[in-house]
Amino acid sequence: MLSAYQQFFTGRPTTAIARDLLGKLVRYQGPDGEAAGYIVECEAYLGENDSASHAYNGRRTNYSESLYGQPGNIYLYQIRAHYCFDIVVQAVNEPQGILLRGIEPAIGQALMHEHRGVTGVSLTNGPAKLVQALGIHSRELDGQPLEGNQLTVALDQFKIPREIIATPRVGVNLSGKDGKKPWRFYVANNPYVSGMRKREMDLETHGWRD
DNA sequence: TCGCTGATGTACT
DNA sequence: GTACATCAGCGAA
Repeated sequence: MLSAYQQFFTGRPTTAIARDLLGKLVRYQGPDGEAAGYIVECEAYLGENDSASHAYNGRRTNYSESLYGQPGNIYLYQIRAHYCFDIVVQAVNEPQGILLRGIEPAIGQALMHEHRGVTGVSLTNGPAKLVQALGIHSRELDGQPLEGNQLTVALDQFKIPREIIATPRVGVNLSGKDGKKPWRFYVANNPYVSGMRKREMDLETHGWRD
């Protein structure tokens, strides 16, 4: 039986869940304090039929095993020298996920600064950057549920995006079958979206509805 | 076992 | 624009 929390992450298309996640608060209670930020950018990965997914064609290894778990679980994986953070969606054995690519710092900015050693938007405007900013340095939380965890998404703490933009995903092979599918979603004009141009940033509202 | 490849980020030119 | 840090998985051998 799924909890109400888990039901948020299943029962509708992954792209719809991804859009709905924009504006939600991600929180991490680390050993040296709490860091949190609002989701401003994410990408949907649609499982076995998605040529950019880690589970394409039913590929299933120890490495990507968490993707096959319960909706609302954490999928934390390593790519080159960095870690990325996915949220597992859809039913068990339905390996779909949503990659968090950008958050807007809300709590513990000083701590994030400490973790990253930089200031400004590059604190959290990329998938590996936000993981590092939160203070996560291992796959320890991989496969665990978000609900009640030290790393969680607070569905009841959120901002509302004024406008949501859909584009092709970043860093995936464009010539692949699904390389050009518009499955990346972000909050229009938010400075913490990766690759956001300076002139398009709205420094007053950050793209949130008031 | 070897060599290649990334859902990346930084530091350069 | 280009180089590179650095590591699990995978296919070839």
